[in-house]
Amino acid sequence: MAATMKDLSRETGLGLATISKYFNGGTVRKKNQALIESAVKKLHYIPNEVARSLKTRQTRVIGVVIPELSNAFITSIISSMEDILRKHDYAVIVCDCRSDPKQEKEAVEFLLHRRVDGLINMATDPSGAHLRAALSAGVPVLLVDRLIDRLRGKVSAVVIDNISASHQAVRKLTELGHSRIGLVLGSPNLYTTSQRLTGYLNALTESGITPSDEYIRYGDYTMEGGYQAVLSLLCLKERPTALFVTNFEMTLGAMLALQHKGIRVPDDLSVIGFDKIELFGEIFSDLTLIRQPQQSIGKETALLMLDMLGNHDGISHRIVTLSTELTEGKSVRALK
Amino acid sequence: MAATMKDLSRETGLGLATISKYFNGGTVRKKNQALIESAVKKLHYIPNEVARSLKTRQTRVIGVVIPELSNAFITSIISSMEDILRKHDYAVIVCDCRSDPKQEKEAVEFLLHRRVDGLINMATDPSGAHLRAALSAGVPVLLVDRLIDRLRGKVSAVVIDNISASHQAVRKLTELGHSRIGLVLGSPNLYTTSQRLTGYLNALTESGITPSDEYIRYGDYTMEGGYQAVLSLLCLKERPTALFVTNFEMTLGAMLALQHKGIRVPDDLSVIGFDKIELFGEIFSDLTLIRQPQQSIGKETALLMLDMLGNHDGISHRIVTLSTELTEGKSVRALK
DNA sequence: TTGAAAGCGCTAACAC
DNA sequence: GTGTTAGCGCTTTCAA
Repeated sequence: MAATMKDLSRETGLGLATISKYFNGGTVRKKNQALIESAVKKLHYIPNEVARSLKTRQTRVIGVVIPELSNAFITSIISSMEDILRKHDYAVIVCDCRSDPKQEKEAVEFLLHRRVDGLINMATDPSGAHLRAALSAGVPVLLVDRLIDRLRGKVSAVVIDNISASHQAVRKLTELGHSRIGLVLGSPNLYTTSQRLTGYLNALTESGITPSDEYIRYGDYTMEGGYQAVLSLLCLKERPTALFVTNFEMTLGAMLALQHKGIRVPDDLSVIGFDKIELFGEIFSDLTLIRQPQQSIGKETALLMLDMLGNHDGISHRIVTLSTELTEGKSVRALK
Repeated sequence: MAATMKDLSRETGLGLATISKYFNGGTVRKKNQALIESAVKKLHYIPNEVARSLKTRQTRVIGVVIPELSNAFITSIISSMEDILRKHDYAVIVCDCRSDPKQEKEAVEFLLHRRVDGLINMATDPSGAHLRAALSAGVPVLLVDRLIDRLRGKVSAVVIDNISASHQAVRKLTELGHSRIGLVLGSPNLYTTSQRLTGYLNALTESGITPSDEYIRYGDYTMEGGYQAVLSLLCLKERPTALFVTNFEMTLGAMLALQHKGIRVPDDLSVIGFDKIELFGEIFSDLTLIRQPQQSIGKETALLMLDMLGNHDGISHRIVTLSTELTEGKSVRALK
C-alpha cells in the first residue's frame, strides 16, 4: 500500500506536525528536511490530496460544464483555461452535456457531490435552474459566453460584447450600400443569439433600414443549419445582397451552400462570418469575419475563477466583457 | 455549512450506520427510509464524495493525459469516452500537456496526487518514462492510439491497426498503377508514424516497387507540416503521381498546398487522406480516405478501463485493436 | 435491521 | 521548531 505521512513519521522519528509543515512550506530544520526528503524517496511517498481535501474543505477541483466538447471554439477556450488553472494546482473536471438541459443539471449535481471548489458553465439551460443547487451550496459560479439574466449579481461571467460585434459587422455592410442583409443566427433562446440579433437590428435601424424577419434565419449553430439557412435565404424573391453568419460552424455551412449554388463571393454576394479557428486559418483566409479572442476568454475565465476562490470572504461577482475584432478579408464588396 | 450524515443522524434519530446503509443500497426499514429522505430534503444534504473516497480508497476519478485538447480527433474520442465513464459515475480530469513530455510527466504526477483510480494516456513521451510512477503505485494504465513497446504486458491499450490501414491505402494506389507514391507522416518518433510507414513499405514491396526515402516526408501531424511536406514533394524531379497523407490536419494542409499550386485532384495527382471529422463531413466529401472509428475508440477505452477497475484482483492487460475503413471518394484515379 | 466506535490520511490548534 | 491530539465526513466491522 501507498506510504502515508505516518510512515514518514516512523521512518524519520519526527512528529506528524513537522512532516505536514514541511509539505506546506513551514519552517523545518535543515537536518530534518533532509531526513524527510530521503524518507519520501525511500518509501515512494505520494501526498494524498483526498485526505487533505477532506481536512481543508477544498478539493482544488473546478467543474466545467459545457454543451459540447467536439467544438473547436469551446475546446480552445477550455484549453487555455485549463492550462492556467493547472498551473495554480487546480484540476478541471469537464462534463459535456450534449446541449441537453437534463444532462446539464445532472452534471452540476455530479460535480457538487465531488465538492468542486468552483463551477464554470457555458450554459445550455437559459433559465439557470441547473445552477440553483450550486448557488445555495455557496459554490462560486462563473458563466462563460452566455449570460443568464436571472442570475445577475449571483454569478460572475466572461463574455464578449455580442451586440457591438454584430453591430460592427452589419454596419460595415450597410456602409457599403447593402440593405438586404441576411442574418443567420443560432438557436432562438440562447443569449448569444438574441444579443447578436439586437446588434443587427440596431445597425440596420441606425442606417434607416427597416429590418424584416424575412432576412433572419435560425441555423442552430451547426454547419447543417447554416447550410439550410442560406439555401432558404437564397429562395427569397428579393435575395439578400449580403450575409452575416454568426458562428463558425454555420459560416462553414454557408460557404458550402454558396459554393454548391455557384454563387461567387463577394461578386454575387458579400459575406461576413464569425470566429476564427486556428486550424482553418489558411483555408478561409480571405473571409471577412468577426473574431472572438478564445485565448483571452479562457485566460480571463481562469483568472476570474481564481480570484473568486481567493476572496472567500465577500465574493465579488464581476462580469468581464471582452471585445471582438473585425478581420478584413475579401468576402465583402460595395453594392454596385 | 453543508449538512453531513451526522446531521441526518441527529435529525432522524437514527445511527450513522443506518444512514450510510441507506445511501449504499442496504436494507433499511421503510419507515426509516422515509425519515431519511425527508431529512435529506430539509437539510439539503449532499453526500461528500471526498470523505467517501478517503474511506473507500477510490476516488472514482479517471485521469486523462493527452497531447492536445484543440484537436478534433482527440476530442471526439474523449467525448464518447467521458460520456460512458460519467454514466458509470466516474469523473474525468483531462490534462492537456501540449505535446510536451515534461508537462506530460507533471500531469501524471498531478493526477497521482489526486489518487485517480486509473490513467488514460495518449502518450507524448514514447519511452513511457512518465508512467513509471503510476505503474509502481499500482494505478491501472490504459494507452490510447499509441502503444509503448516497453510497457507491453504492464498496460492495456486501444489502438487501430495502423499497418493495415496504411497498407490498404497504398495498396489501393499501387493497384491503380501508381508507383511514385508520396507519403506524409507525423513526427518521426511516434508510434503511429512508424506503423503507418511500415504499412506503406510493405504495400510497395509487395507490388514489386522499391521504396525510396525521397518520397517520404515528416509533417508533424500539423496542417502547416502537411502543407510544407507536399510542397517539397512537388519539387522532386520525378514528381509523385499519388499521395498518402496520414492524418487529418496534414490532409487539410496537403489539399491547400495542391490548390495553391493549381494541381487538380485527381486529374494531376491522386490523394488518399486520413481521418474523417464530423464537422467537415461535407466539405471534403469527395476525398478518398482512411477512416478511424473515433466513437468506438472512445467507447472501447472507457469499457476497457471500467473492466480493469473491476478486476482489482488480477488485472488483465489487454490490447484492443480496432480496424479502419477505406472510404471511397473521388480523389483517386488510375494512372494513365 | 440498527448503533457504537474505530479509522481512512491529513491539517491545525495547542502546548512544549 | 517540534510533538500531541482532535477532528474533517464517511464506511465498516462487531455486537446488540
